[in-house]
Amino acid sequence: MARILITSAIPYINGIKHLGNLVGSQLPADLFARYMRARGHEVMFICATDEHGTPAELAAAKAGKPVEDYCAEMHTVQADLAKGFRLSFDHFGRSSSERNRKLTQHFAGKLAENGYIEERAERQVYSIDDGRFLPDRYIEGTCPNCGYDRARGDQCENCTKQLDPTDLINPRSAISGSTNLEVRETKHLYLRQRALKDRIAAWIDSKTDWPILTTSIAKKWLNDGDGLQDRGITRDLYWGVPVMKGDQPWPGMEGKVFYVWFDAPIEYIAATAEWADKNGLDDAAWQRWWRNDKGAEDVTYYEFMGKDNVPFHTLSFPATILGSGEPWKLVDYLKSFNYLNYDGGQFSTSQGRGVFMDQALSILPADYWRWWLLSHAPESSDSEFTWENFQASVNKDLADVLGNFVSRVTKFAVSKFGNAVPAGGDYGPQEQALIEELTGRIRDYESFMQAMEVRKAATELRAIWVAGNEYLQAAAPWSAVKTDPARAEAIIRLGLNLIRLYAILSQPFIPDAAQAMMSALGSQDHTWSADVAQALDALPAGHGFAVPENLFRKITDEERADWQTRFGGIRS
RNA sequence: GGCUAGGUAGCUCAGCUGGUUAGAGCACGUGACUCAUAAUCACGGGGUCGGGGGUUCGAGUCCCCCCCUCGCCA
Repeated sequence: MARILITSAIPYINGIKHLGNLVGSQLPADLFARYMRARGHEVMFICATDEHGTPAELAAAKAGKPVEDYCAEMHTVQADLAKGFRLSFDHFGRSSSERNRKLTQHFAGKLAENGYIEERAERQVYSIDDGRFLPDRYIEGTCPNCGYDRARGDQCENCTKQLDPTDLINPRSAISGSTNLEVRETKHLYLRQRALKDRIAAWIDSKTDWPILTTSIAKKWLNDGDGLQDRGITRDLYWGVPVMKGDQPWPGMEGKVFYVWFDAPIEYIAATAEWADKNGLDDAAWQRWWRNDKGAEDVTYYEFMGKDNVPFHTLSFPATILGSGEPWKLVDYLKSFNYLNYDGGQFSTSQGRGVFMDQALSILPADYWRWWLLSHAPESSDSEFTWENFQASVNKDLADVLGNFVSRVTKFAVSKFGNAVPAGGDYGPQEQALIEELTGRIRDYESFMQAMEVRKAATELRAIWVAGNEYLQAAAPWSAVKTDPARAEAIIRLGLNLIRLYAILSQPFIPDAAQAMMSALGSQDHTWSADVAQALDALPAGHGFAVPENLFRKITDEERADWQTRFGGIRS
């Protein structure tokens, strides 16, 4: 039994995520976590909400709420949606937790101790009336390029020109509207990534089995232009982890917080500590997952994320860990995803374009989405969601191939032999051939799952379902029952056992349907058996079962057309 | 403009270090079956592998140029 640590990129707090976000990190991470648990491994699967920073402050202000309240509410919303999609986190934490605050300050203290933090003086806009420094996007004014009067200090939304706050004409505070601004000198902390570049580069070079997408992004940042740059890790904000050097004050850093990208990945560790706290466990319980000196040396750590997160996980976060000089776990395998597009364009949170997690669950159960998204995961390149493709795939794969198989077997069994597994006949050559085929296919399926080849695993699983239909078609129990009832009984006994095997194999993809299959068969034995012949004998003759409701209904053309219209435009 | 990844049947995609007639699913056509959610199973049509050069006995697979899509950076 192996010990497997899995983290999904943590979703930002300012709103409900769309299906593109879901398929890029949380969903494939969940698939992997479920599979590894099913194989009997010890799994720790961690996710959280990423709560700090300017966008959260702005979203809270827009909602007219204190940022603490806003984040607490949105965390609950996201946690409920995660449950709705059956994301099986061991803990869904919050980056604003006390644990993360302490741990982030601890890392900063260690980095400073080891000489990897540098203080730099900068000139920045200070709002006298607001009593604070203003981040670039908190300053508004007239764009010097196009004359737009609501340009932000970092960029003009009208002409898209990148700006410096001091470029703006008639600058004002976005918080209060005050024009009583001045440029003051202030100090910020920088993480000296350049000093760690060689160690990071050597570490990346050792990861020869990582996806090309992952390593090419990392190498580009390492080698492009002047190479890896030092990174500012403090901001003049209210909402964040206060800058401290371990548990000591940091002179000159009063009123500042750590940059959200500094504390967010640390939350992976902190969330595991939150998990221990919630379960009444001591520090050793979470440290054995993260500290190589406290039991984590046999842990394999997997990270899942969209490609936009790769630089932070291959460079910044490892720099934090390496620079700390402490034996924290570094990621062993980083699985990254491309983007999912929506019907010819992009999913867009800001424009509300596409299908969002709450909307998705309001029209169909989680399994439909899980199956489509995972079987079309954007692994080798960007992929595209269209309603036509969604309808066709789900109807064919889930309703016709799998659902109908369960239906035809159980209904035939009940009508001919009653509500118990029939006893007659023996397995013969056709059954042997099926067992051989399934053995090979399941072996392939396991390889793909182990390798996180999500689409290929889905393809193989589907082929396993198809094999059942092929077998049934060839064995034709509806004919045998007329001439050789015992033979028909053997076929159906195998068919019923096959449903149970399918439930076990399919559970990582479609957990609700798998549960429904197991319930109908009156089995709760989810053992992932290496021996197919043995697995197909699990339900003995005489074992009671029921005909389940149809596992999957079909999506009609009318529904598809309706959803296409409803979700095609802008989310209000 | 620089860089990454892509451009393979109508659609979504496989094709590892170059090697016999380029594959799968869906869609389409024909047939079989009738247990089942008008489901299933079998067979079949369909591609000058973005374009053009080159290396090679042989290239979708390597090299060069060009075109297009997407993303990152500037």
